[in-house]
Amino acid sequence: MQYQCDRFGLPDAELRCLMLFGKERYLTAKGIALKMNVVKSRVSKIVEGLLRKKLIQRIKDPEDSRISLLSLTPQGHKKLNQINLFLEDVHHQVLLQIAPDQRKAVLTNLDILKASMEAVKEMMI
Amino acid sequence: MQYQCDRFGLPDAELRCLMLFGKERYLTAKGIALKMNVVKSRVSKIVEGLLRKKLIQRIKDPEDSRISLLSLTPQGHKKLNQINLFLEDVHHQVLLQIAPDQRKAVLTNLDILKASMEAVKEMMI
DNA sequence: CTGATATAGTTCACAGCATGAACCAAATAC
DNA sequence: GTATTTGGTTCATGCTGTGAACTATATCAG
Repeated sequence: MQYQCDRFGLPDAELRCLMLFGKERYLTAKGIALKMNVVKSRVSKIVEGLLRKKLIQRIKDPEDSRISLLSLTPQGHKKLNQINLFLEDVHHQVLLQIAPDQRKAVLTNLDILKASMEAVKEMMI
Repeated sequence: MQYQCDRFGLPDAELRCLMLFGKERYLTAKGIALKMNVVKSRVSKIVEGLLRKKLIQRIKDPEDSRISLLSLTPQGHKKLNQINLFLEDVHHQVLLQIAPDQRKAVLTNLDILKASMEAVKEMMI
């Protein structure tokens, strides 16, 4: 994570926020808060940083002027692309470290573990 | 993690630091910094908190008076015990979620993944 | 239509995590 | 017996995160 942040010159939270725009064209502060699992005041800060760096832009929702719609700028798109390429590369390299006949097993077992941990988490709340 | 901290009334870093005393009776600030992978000034802070809460105590090393030896107080022992019991319980519950014949596979595949990730990490530095 | 309530965001104070530089004191080296 | 290394502390700085107070717009009920 530290490595990644240095590499792309972004604080961790801003980087993670930027990645959310891979899935959706427009995001609202509230939506980001939900996806990142943080409170809205935190989102304000993160968005402020991203705006300052001109990686995202904001427009008013024409239907509801309380809402600001956030979207990537061209520079934001470029940066996001670099990040995704890098991540794919790392994942790929990790898979390469695993013996070919084991790869599938590792992945499915990881899913099993994840599901189990999530089940326990639900139980604990 | 958040849950665990609330549960034991300790900040994350202090909790992790406390757990280091499971392995060794005496620790120095430097040793803690190494094990926790943080700089020594950070350790000062963490230790300060733990001392304030009377979970650890400090004595001078009789051989080298630059060094302070940190060790658990009785209360520290108690707290650490509670934490370990809780962790064991969680681990156990996660394993219970996994079909019995899969448990071993999940664990070994997790080790494989870990090793692969560490190999890639080495390569990246 | 109007006042109450809900929703989207911002600002601020606070706390925790982590680093790096400056510093002190004891120990070791030459 | 000064110079350097080593163990620790303190301080300034920056990032992550929360919660409360506040503004402004939207919606609902009478």
